Amino acid sequence: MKTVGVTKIKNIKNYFGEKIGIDIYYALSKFVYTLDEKETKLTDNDGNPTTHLKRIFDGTKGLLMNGIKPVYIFYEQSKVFSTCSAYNSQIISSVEINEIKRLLTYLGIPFVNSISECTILLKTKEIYGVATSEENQKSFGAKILLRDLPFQEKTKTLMTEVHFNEVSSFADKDQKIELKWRQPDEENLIKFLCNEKQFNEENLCKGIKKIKESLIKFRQTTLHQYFKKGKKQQMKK
DNA sequence: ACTCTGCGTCAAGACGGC
DNA sequence: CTAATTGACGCAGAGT
DNA sequence: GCCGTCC
Repeated sequence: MKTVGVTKIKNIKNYFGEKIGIDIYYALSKFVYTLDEKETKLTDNDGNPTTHLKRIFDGTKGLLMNGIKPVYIFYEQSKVFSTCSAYNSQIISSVEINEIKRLLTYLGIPFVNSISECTILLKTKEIYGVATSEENQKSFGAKILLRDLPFQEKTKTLMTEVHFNEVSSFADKDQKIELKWRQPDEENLIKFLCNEKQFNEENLCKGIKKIKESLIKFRQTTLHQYFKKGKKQQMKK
């Protein structure tokens, strides 16, 4: 599909503290299936897939460490999604979806359950933009589409945004949705991921620790205000 | 001067340990 | 009756 | 840096 919006590439540092929406199917199609296709499926002791949990956990951690606050957008995986040809062969079971929601709850990451809620978030400027497919941009009401998200904690400097003039959906009423990012619930995470899904506890705790450190950074930055630094110190090659 | 942005091109999991 | 889509990266031109 | 593991 041809891009009809205006593309801009920005440094990830510019997004520090920014709140963004992420289409859950977009995220899943990006990390989970590419991995599963390689026959390296991750499963628990009963053979149930766990790739989605590991990927969402790692991806969310990566975003937080890069200073970005995600809110995941859930919705019926219907026509909207299936028009996107690259992903339409993938159906995600409701079991997996519910597991992801449970994971996000324990992680303290907010999510919404419909496209219209996403539209409200955008309209009220609660979130800056949305990471989703271009086909979904209009119905989400997103003028800014985000690409190249730093899902990994490593070596990523640029992020792309695509600006559109046109959106087709609206929230009529002046609703407002408040988003909260909480501390991860370590106990439940361990119970869920380690006891039920056989994650390695040591690795999990390391991850949780990094998430907590990221949240502290947010708080400090909020207190002191954030100014862009014109200085760059990552030019070590 | 340096940084930011736009565009064309190419490759395709991420991470950690040895 | 055709791969398609997305992100990484490098480079050149614009902006400050 | 390559190569096996992640669950």
